[in-house]
Amino acid sequence: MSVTIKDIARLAGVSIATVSKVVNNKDFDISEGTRVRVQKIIDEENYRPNSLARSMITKTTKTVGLIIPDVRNPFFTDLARGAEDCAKENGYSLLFCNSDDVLEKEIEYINTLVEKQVDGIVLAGSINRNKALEEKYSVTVPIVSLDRKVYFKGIQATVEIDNVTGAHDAIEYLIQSGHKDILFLSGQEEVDISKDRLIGYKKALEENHIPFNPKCVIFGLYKSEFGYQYIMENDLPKEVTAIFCGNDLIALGVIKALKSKKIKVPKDISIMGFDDISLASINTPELTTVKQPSYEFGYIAVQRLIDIIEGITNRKDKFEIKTELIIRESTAPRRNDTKSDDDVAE
Amino acid sequence: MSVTIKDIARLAGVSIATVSKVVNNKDFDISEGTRVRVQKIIDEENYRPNSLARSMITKTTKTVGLIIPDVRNPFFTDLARGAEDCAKENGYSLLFCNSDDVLEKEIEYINTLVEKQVDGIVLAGSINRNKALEEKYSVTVPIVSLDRKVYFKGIQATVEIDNVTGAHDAIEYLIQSGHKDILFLSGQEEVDISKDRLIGYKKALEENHIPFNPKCVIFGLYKSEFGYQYIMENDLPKEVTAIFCGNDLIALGVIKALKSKKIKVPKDISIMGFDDISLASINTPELTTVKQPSYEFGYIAVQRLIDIIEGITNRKDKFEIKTELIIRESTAPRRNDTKSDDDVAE
DNA sequence: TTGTACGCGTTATCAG
DNA sequence: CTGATAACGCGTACAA
Repeated sequence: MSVTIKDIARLAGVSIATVSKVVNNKDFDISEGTRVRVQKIIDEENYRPNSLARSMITKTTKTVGLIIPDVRNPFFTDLARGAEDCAKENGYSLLFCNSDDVLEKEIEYINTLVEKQVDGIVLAGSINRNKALEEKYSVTVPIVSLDRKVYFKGIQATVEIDNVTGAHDAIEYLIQSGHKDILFLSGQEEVDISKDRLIGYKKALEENHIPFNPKCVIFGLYKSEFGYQYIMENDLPKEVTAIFCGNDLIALGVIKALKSKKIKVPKDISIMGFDDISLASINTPELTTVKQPSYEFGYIAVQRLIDIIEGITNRKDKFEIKTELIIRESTAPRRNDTKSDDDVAE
Repeated sequence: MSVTIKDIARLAGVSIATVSKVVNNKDFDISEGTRVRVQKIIDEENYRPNSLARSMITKTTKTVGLIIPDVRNPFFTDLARGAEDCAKENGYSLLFCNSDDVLEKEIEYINTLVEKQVDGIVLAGSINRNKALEEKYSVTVPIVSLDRKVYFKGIQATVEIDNVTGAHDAIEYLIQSGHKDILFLSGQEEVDISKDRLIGYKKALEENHIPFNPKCVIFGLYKSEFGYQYIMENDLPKEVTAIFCGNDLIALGVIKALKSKKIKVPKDISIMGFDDISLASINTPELTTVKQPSYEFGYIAVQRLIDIIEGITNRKDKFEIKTELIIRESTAPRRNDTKSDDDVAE
């Protein structure tokens, strides 16, 4: 239906080769006169080259795939935006996929993306991996994986956030504020980020000669409901004066529950999050947290991918992004006395 | 590089036509024996058809474009997820574009999408339209526009949220709760949704014989910063007992500012939002709001688009989605006395 | 400076 | 039941 290069050639009275050249700015070959004439017809006819046909020749689609568990997770929404921005700036388009953290969906998407001839894939892998299964898939396009190891065969690179240091810095800060008994309300135990953050947690304790108490680590889900329910259903040990939450959503749930239990934040207990989602600063009290530069994360991942696609390989294979401690209102120095009831005013 | 239909044909000792048939399940033509043999080779070689080549023939890419202002706006993140889910369920892929509410970017994206031969586009148009400019573009693929009129030439349909009724219901509820002086903190005046919500606001007032006071309508931005700053920088008229906010983000900002001014919500003043973003229920107090089914919005828009693409046109051209009043904690009946200071306990 | 002709990987038609 | 072959729209050596 739509107008093709052939139509333009006919209308301009030239060959398709000539049209092709002016379309692609290979017009060092073409006389000014015909160039202008052809261009005019192109504009008049509102001609747009069919990129499918072009891709068949050039073997590149200028399209990359993005697979994430769920955009609705605030961490991934920023990441997705960063990824899209970088893609656009480099002239690429982004195919958008949500895996819901299930490996089968992820593989399904990878297949589709490969069939659609994407030039590469940015993959925030789903939680449960299956090494044996994955290794059977040799993906023919470059993959940049985020935060999680994946086992597909093929060219790969990884971009990671330094969760160990992030958690370490958070705990170190709490310790410096006088806290010793710090509850760690984590997400799923199996996830790499949970493991790394636990390592950072232990490390900071150890450096400060505070014994590690396994009972102070609780695994749950990276959702506000988990934080809320845990607090509602459990009595906190007397000695706990701070809670380090696996992410901001958990922290927000915790704060909500504490409010309903009339426990003051940060007066009675300090709360830290992880992520720095946009609501961390809207909440009352504003959340002290470890900022993950999720926008940059997505941006850099796509940049790495495009570098690989375009053959710029002079970068290391593993790229690490630093977190940043954001101190706001939900944390405070530990009070010298034990929690008391003598001070209920706001 | 990768294995093609030709390779499979050679390996299986059949023609490419035969391979094509078993790939596409047109195998009513093929003997069971060869079908199995060919399938075996396909599996062994991990063959994936090149969908570019296929699309050139079939004139369909099974890909649609989604253009939204910004995924980071919670309303659009849910919408995007709904869109993707519907696309996937129908065997389509989604090309993901953020226009930042600027028309030029939007047009750029449309051009790219058309070049990539998408089968259709779901477009949440940017704020400032330019009828003359748009009408010069005849988009050759179907467009389903969301919430906002667009003027591109071509096959079109619209999916809208009934903002008039949504706002009306909200104000009606406040009035029934005894409020009469209701401040409306809206977003940008030029936007269709702002206009529609204002209509609903006026309508509810009128129905209840409450005179409309133009000073009670303030236009700003659909961001929490607007709500926060407005409250911080302005003294509310004594008589105002409720604020209807243009969206939840504004409402969250308002509540934050009120807290810092020691004004209690909902005791001293009732606050309503619009959208029902996930944080509305995490916030303290939980936000009373008008739920926009944004996930469904995206889902239905893509469904409509695919219906058009696949020639199922037996649906009306304009599709309207209803909102839902969600009553939580940030609103309360108006107290009979004027605001007093005799009651500062929690 | 411009045009011819081939090929990219597939589907669809039609002959065998 | 199976296989040649044209066609899809374009880019590019190579010929003119």
